[in-house]
Amino acid sequence: MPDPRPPRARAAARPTPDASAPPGARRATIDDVARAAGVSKATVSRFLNHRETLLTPDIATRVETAVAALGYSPSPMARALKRGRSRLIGLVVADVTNPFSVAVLRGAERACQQAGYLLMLFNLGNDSGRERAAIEALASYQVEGFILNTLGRDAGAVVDGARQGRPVVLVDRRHSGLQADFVSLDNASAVHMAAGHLAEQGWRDLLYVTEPMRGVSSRLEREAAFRAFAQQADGVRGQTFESQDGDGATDALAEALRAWRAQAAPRRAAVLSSNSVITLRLAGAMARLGWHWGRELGLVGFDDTDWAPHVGPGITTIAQPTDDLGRLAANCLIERLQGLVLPPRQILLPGQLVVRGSSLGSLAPA
Amino acid sequence: MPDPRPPRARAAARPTPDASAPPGARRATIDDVARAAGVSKATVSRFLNHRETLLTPDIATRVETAVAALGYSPSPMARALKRGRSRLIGLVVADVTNPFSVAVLRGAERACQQAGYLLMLFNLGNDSGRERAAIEALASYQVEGFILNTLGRDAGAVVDGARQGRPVVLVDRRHSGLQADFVSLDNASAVHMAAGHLAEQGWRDLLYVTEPMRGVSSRLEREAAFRAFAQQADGVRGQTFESQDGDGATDALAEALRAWRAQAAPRRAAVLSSNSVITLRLAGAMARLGWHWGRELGLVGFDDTDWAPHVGPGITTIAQPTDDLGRLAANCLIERLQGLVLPPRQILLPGQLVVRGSSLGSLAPA
DNA sequence: TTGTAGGCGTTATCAG
DNA sequence: CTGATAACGCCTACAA
Repeated sequence: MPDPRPPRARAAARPTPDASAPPGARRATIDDVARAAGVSKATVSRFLNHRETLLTPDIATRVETAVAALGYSPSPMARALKRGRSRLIGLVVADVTNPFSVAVLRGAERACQQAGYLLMLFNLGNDSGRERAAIEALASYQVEGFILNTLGRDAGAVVDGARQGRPVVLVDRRHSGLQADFVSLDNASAVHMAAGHLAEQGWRDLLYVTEPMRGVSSRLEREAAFRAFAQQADGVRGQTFESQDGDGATDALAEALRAWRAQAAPRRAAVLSSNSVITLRLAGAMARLGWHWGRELGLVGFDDTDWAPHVGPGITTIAQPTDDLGRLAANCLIERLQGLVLPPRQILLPGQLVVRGSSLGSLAPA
Repeated sequence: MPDPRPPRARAAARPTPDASAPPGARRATIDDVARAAGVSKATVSRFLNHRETLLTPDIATRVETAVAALGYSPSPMARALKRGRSRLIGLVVADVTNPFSVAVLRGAERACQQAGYLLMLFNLGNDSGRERAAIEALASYQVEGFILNTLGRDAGAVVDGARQGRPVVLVDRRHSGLQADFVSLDNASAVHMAAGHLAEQGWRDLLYVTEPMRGVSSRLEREAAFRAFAQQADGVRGQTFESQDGDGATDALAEALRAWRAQAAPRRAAVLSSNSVITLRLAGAMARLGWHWGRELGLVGFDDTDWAPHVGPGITTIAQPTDDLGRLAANCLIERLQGLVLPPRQILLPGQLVVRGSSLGSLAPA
């Protein structure tokens, strides 16, 4: 059978759907394609979705041509409506302002894009009251799953109820009552690493400074690990300070530091900061006191921000593998979406100690 | 600014849809509500959308009850399919890693949420080749409009073609050939303010350090304003250095600084940094040279990041009203969506000079 | 004031 | 292998 080349102009020739179309130009629909190809909608649909179904070569080419000529691409909305799946993933973030969240977001976003998913973003702005609203809003858009970096105290019920059978993966903050994959830094090891480093460098009195715990799992875990370390370590004393948010925060913190160092003297005192927000606050307090990192006080801080090398003598940090966290979270979710059924996984990634001046004992003449 | 809030669809009665529903539980549809209330779908729809239409009190209550009882809320997907509008706004960002982008994102996100819109995020990761893909992906989800912080050189065609009649607002980066609202810092004034401040403080030789321009409007504008300033100012010399991205970036920059200062001597030399990314790179270069801000070199940098106070003697910055930029961009867009028809607006917001140690002449013993 | 019916763009089922 | 046809959940003429 000779190939009856259709008399139509070559299709693939025109990659640009229509850059000069009048603004109102309607997107091509499957109907248009069907008409153009002289076949039925069903055929076009099959051509698009079930490539394995063998179509008559002739028909296949005709459809292909028409699709190309019209610059057709199927409407995800209509698809979602029909299939109940949307190629959308909902990402709820506690606070886009937090560099950690952003870094995770970045990793997740890339992984999603690669897998053909788009991200719908909902930022809580640290107002955990909006958590339920966020999930519902996202759910109503038929997101296929959630990546959550936002669990407050009793958010489990919220999630459990609202997710309506959609897979969830938790990042950084877990919830014991919730069946879900969980991706996070290995907080216990990280704290041990950080505190161990401080002790090794000769700092004897350690203060762990954290944001108010408020039942946030990562905060609790880090703090607990810190206490555990202090108890087990020889000749090291440890204590925790919760730095309340708000206006007087820096002053209160400065006062706490002064007191802590006074009671420690003549032993050398250092601080372990729970995240970059606190590290910044600590920097403010130090300035107020006229103290210098590595001299009057040692410091290791969670989160290896890009400015860490440039503050004081350089801040020693625990770098979180943020990109991987985001990527793994997204991939976990996508696997579930593809039907993987397994008991909830826990993925704990190691942190990395980046040593800089702020924790170096040699600099410190008590 | 008029309150763009849409009429609420949800009846407030029952905040908890059903936290204990079996995971597979189907979302209630308008049909379920109609059945439960013993009315037709049309009536329910009217109750939801056209509150002004008078319904018989009896019927209204029945519908309301049913809605509440079932925890019903309409499916935005179905709505979008029917109405062609989706309550979605597409946000394309050049680089989520850039704090400026994030800050804008934050402002925009809040404004959108308040107006009942959700944000679909697409991050280019500085790969401007994906711009077209981004816009098309977003468009296929029927986003009602775009907020773009990403225009490369000839992106105008892309946008113009792909947006298909959907309103666009540009943030920070404009494109002359494109009819669209534009929200940005007033770059010219900001540069004048910054450079003026340096001159005033006795710095005589000014180096403007910028990322490669690559046709990005904001970069071009700032650089042009800087040159204009240098020409017009008495006894001030100015020059521009484009810092290429990549591995050797910091070294190359350090070398440039050294050369610049050498040719300037004994006049006092200062640097104007085009954004926080460059400022960080400058900090790296300074460290390599063993120089100190405010002593060997003066500095004013664009973007008032939260770490600026803590680097060296504190970095003098031009603070951009990022939150407002994001908010205004979103509101601009939303106004258009509500039918406002006007020629493209330009909203230029003033920056604010935040003086810290890095630019203070008094510290500098040449 | 309310109900009926048709369609938005797809996919899936069932005949042919 | 292909083509009608019926949903998916919602909105809106039009009719009652």
